[in-house]
Amino acid sequence: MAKDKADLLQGTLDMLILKALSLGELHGYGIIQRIRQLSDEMLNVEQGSLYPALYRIEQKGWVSARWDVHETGREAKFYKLTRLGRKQLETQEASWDRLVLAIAKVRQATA
Amino acid sequence: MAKDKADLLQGTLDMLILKALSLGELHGYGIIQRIRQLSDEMLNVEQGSLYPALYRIEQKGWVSARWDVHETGREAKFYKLTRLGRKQLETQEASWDRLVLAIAKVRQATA
DNA sequence: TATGATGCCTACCGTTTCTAGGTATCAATC
DNA sequence: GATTGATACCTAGAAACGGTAGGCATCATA
Repeated sequence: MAKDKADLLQGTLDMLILKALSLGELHGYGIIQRIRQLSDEMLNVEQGSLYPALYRIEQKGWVSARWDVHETGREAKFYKLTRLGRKQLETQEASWDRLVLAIAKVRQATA
Repeated sequence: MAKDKADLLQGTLDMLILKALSLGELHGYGIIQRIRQLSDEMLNVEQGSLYPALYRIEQKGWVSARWDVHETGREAKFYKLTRLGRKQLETQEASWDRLVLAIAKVRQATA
């Protein structure tokens, strides 16, 4: 990974994918681009991380997939957030907020 | 883990340990207590996570360890942040801030 | 005496992300 | 026409890390 791009922490990728899909149906490659763009190029999801993650997430019923042709005429696999996925996104966002808060508390402490 | 305690994300434990030690020398068991206390009981580090982490961190030169007897008369292994460790803490805090910011950006997006 | 807190440790498991490869199509460039 | 880079999918394997579950010892308290 380029040195100006941050590595993700384990557990954050699912949330990012679900969030990207909450903005609208999208194919895999597009998810990577959307996350990169929304984060001002700070987050770069590798393909080798994304596709297995999408598989996992689909197995859990958080997204549904279908092959389709998009406007450019190319085929791609489009993913859509399910109702369960939307719920899961909320849960993961709440956990994330909780963790960020807890860590902030620890960091507030002064010697 | 109790259900009201959050699991850590991988990569955050080192930072928490270093932060705990930045407040003063401490033994392993005490690090767990300090992190729990500072986080208002939100973070609970398991012993099975801590001791291997301390070993890793010591190998990297971020902390130094020595056996000593503390005021209660019990022996314990005391860890102290090294200069390198203090530097590392800053680096990890910066990475953390960066990640939190990047994820916040993604989450700001509205459909 | 028995239990719970303190204090250390290890072995193994599960999860997740990354690296590194592979394949194919298409546009642009040489 | 050939090559390159972007788009688009995928897999295998490695590495890292935190958790679970166990073990052991000491000490205070019930």
